[in-house]
Amino acid sequence: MHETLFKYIEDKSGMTLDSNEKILIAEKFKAKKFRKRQYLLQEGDVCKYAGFVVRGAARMFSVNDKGQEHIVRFGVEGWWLGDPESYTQGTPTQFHIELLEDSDLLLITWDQFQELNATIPAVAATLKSMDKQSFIASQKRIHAAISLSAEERYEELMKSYPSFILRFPQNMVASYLGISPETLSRIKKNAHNN
Amino acid sequence: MHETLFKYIEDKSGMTLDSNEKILIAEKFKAKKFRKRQYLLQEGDVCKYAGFVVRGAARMFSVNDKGQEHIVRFGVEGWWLGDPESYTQGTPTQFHIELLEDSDLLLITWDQFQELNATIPAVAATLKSMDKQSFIASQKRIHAAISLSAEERYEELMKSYPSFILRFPQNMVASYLGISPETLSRIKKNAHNN
DNA sequence: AAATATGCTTGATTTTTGTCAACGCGCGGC
DNA sequence: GCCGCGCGTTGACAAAAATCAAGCATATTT
Repeated sequence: MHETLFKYIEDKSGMTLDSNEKILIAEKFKAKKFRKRQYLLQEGDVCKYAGFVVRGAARMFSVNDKGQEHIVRFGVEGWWLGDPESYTQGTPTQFHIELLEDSDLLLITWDQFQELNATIPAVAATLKSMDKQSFIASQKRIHAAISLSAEERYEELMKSYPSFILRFPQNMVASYLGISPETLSRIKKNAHNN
Repeated sequence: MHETLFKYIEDKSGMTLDSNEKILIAEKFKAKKFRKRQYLLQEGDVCKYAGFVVRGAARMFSVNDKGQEHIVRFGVEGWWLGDPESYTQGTPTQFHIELLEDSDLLLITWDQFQELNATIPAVAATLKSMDKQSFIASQKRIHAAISLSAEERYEELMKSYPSFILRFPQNMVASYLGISPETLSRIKKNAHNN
C-alpha cells in the first residue's frame, strides 16, 4: 500500500527513492482503513495527522451557527487530507474531515513529516511542489469565487474536475461551489438551453 | 533598500544571513522604482519577475469579456507581487499587476531565485514558509467566499486587513470582496444599525 | 482657476440566488 | 419485501446583490 506513495513522491519530486529511503518512509506513514462516514478530524480538535489518500474520498467542511455546511475541499486518490493551519501550528481546527467512501489512508504526524523532510531530499522536493501547486489551485478558486456567477463556477468545475461531479452527491458539489442544492439543480436543467 | 529584504528573510526563516549571503542576494534582486499606475505585469505576458514590495502598494486583477475588473489580491510593504503560475511555468498570465502608489520593488527572475534557493538555506526556508502561509491564507479566503454573505465578508476583511480599507479606494475593496461598489457603499451605511 | 475625471452615494429596478415546502424516486437496512 | 430516509427536483416566494442612472464632492490636470 505504500507503493502508491512512493510513486507519488518520485513523480512529484522527479527523483528516485532508494530502498533505504522507502523503508524510512514506510516506517513513519501508518496505513489505516476508514469506513464511509468516519471522521479523520473534527472541529475543535488539533489536526494531528496529514493523510495521503491511497483509495477513497473525503470532504473537508465547516459548520456555521445555523448548522449549514460548507465544503472547503474534496480529497481523492493521490491527494492529501488535513488542515494545514492546525497541523503546522497546533491550533484547534474549525473544520471537519469526513470520509465519503471506504478508504485507505497513510497517516503521518507533523514531527515525523519534518524528519522525513530533513533526511530525504525527494520528500523535501515533494512538499515544496505540493505547497506551490496548492497555492496556485487556491488562487484559481478564489478568482472563480469572486468573479464568476453560480453557473459559470459550475462550468468551470466541469472543466477542471469533472470526476467530482460524477463521484459526489449533487448537494455536496453545490456546497463546494458555494451555492444551494436547489440552485445547482436548476443550473443543470437549464444548461442545454444556452 | 535591500535591507528590508534581508530583515524579511531573517525573520521568516529564523536564520541569520552572513555578509557574503547578503551580497549574493543583493546582486540578484534589482531595485526598481515604479510610479502610480505603472504596470508590473499585463495579461498575455509571461510573468518574468517576482517583486518584493519595499514601499508602495499594488493590485493583481483580471479583466473579463465585459470589461469588468476583479482584484485577486493586493500587495503592500513586505508582500510579493507576481503570478506564481505564470512565473514558475512560463505560461502567459491572465492577470494584470498595477501599482497603486509610487513604489520601490526588488525584482528577481525565476532562474535567479532558484539559484538563491539552492545556495542560501535562509532563502530556501523563507520560500517554504511563504508558500505554506500563502496556502493557509488562500484557504481562509475561499472559505469566506463560499460561506459568507457580502456583509460578513466585509466584516471579515475589517478584522483581517483593516489597513486595506483605509489605504485603497472603496471600489477596489469591493472588487476584492467580489461585490459591486454600490453594495459595499450600502453595507457601510447600514453597518451601525445592527 | 477652470475643466475634467474619479470616487462615493442614493434611488429605482432587474437579476440572481436562497429559502421553504411538497413530492417522487431509489437504495439500504431490517 | 417493506419502510424510511437521503437525494434530487420543482414551484412559489423572499432576500440579496447587480445594474442603471443621476447627482455631488473631491482630486487631478491643464
